[in-house]
Amino acid sequence: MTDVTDLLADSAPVPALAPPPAMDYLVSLNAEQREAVETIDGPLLVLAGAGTGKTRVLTTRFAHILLSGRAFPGQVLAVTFTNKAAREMRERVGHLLGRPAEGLWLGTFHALCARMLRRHAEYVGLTSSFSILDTDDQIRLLKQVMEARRIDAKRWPPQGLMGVIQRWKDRGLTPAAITAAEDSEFGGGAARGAYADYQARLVQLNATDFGDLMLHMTEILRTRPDVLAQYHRAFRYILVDEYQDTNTVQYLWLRLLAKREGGGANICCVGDDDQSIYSWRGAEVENILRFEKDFPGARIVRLERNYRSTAPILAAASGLIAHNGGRLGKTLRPGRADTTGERVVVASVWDSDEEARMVGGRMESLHRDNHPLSEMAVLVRAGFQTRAFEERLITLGLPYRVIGGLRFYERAEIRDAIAYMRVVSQPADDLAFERIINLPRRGVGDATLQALHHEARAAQVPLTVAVQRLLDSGALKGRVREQLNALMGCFMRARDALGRDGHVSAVGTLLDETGYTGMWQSSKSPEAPGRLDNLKELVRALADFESLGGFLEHVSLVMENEESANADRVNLMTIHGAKGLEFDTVFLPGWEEGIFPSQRTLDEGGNKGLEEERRLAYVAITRARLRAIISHAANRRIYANWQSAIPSRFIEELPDAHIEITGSASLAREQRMSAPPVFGGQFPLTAKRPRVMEATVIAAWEQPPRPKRETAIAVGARVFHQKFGPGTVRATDEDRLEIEFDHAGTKRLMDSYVEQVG
DNA sequence: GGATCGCTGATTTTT
DNA sequence: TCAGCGATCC
Repeated sequence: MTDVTDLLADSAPVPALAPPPAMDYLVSLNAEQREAVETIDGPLLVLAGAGTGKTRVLTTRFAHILLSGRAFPGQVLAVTFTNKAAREMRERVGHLLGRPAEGLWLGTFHALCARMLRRHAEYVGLTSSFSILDTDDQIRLLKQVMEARRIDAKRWPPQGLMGVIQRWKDRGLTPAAITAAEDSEFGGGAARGAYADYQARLVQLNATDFGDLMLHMTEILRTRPDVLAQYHRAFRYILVDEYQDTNTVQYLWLRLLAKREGGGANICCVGDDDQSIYSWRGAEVENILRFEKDFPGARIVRLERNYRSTAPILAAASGLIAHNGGRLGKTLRPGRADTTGERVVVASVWDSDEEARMVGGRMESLHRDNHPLSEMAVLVRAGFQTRAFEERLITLGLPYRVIGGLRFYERAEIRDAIAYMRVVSQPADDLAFERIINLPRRGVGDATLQALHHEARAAQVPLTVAVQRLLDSGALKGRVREQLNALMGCFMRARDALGRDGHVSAVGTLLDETGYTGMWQSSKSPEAPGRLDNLKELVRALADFESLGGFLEHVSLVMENEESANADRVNLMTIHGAKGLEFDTVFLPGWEEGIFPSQRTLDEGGNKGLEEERRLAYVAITRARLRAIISHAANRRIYANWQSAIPSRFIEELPDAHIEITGSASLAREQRMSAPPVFGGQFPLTAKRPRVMEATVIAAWEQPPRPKRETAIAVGARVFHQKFGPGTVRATDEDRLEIEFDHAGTKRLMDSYVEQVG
């Protein structure tokens, strides 16, 4: 069990007593953590502040339940929000057990629901092989529904209606449960009907969307006492991570599973109301605030000792979050030995360019002092803000990665390939079939597609069957006939091959025979080789799964980026994306009114919105172990023109004693008070005591204006760009190049983006 | 089927 | 400003 001790040693206080050997894992916990682990019976809420060892408590509790013989692995239901969290929990529980953790009901809400729903699919009109649609498919399906209902897609964007439907699903509302009063918010009363149609179409397609996984399962548990009893018998203990992020339907699902006749709900929820930042996705902080009422006799354990951050960082974060009302109330206390530390820096800069230079400069200097780049992160409010930093880092030659970009499974070629597989595994999947029916080109135009739809509707059959019927009846002619005939043959052979040769070979052959791989092989696009690599990788990944069905389940539910190794790179991401992560040094740019807090949130969400933004700020600061550098620019370019910006109110809310103000911008009091907000919003700005920022400190990172540099690349030179491929330089302007790309048109780029070739 | 034009809108996105 | 779309034309 030596590796267990290693595993727990990361931030544990030294044990006071020698433990009985079997209970090693308890001794490295502090008193509150231990209480949270050992309070086994009855409902328990663990309020775990940032960096207080939440995951540790959850995994140790899980292991403790098993090791103390209270339950077998299959009798514990453990729920997380992310696949990453689920994986981490599985690994750590395995370590504590000293063997791989198998047969666990451990996973994300959606993965667990999918697993259950495959067993009971018939209760909602599906078969166990139902498809799980991605966002793309959802929108396409909804567009079809709207068209049929003659809802003007221009006036009522499908995305908007999708949002309405999803919020309904988040709240556990089936179409039948939507009242007329509830309906009026979209499309003048058309939403309810569209929702009903959309659900009906999903059943026809033998498909669900993400929301359905929760909604259907909750519906089944609510209406089928026999099914519910089955799970009551199965699960003795329920563990829930990130409880503050649960939405209503997730809450209902949990409550159904946890509450049984004779009481004794062994549910343990871990969360932090101060880190609730997903209300816009349907999360209800009220769930955690209401816990004691929902589960009478519940115990509450607070974890407040923070082992992650220095004292000034904790003080700054605590001071900020104290401005929120209606909290359950926790105070982070430093648990680290090194309780002194650098104060949180608030840097005032002139404009966004200077901000990027400041951040880049500090990164370079830290890097020179042997701080790994991977321990530095820039956390922004919105995705587009990373661009300025990317450009600066490219200029400086510092490697970086943007977390949360396009994911592997979201790439077009991967989705296409998956669509082929879906048709094989589930012939009723019209959306998948429509996606690839003319990819590569098979001469299927609008007219053919219309005819197919017509036939499908008339005969009440899926599109693939409609194709076969039109082939048989001779309604399809010429090239289209030939091509579709061949395509149907490919699908049939693939289904045969599945059992005979295995899914890896079957899919490989399918992609080749249908001409999909060939389409990219003959493509002259500079992106084609990369896409072919991705396809190869996809087929290779198939081998990790026992069946095609298992693989498809994985790609639907585990949409994530396999990050390229652990190279030493600076991290750029949104604050939302940083939740649960930590770094030595954290840069927090753009703390300006209108940007952070976001004007739109204030306009739409009022004080609740503001409080959520403040929680976001709290999450941002508490990501830092050693250093946090907050910055705001006095001038920022919004779309076309420059506008002056005033510092975020969150800066004023940081406790003076723990911050250090620095920067080149002399933000006079007058300017601060009179400057208009960046975005013209209606939410009143706070008229609090402004923090005077007349710091005259010229920091070391302030540089003279960058000398204009002439590019070394001449007009006429051949160059290569990562994304645009080969091209010829047509003109130069200092370090800018105008390049005519062979396949991507003419672009203006900085010379550092391209490589000279030939 | 592909190129071109013009309009629009522009946070966050665990699954 | 600029990307991403839908409509329109060849």
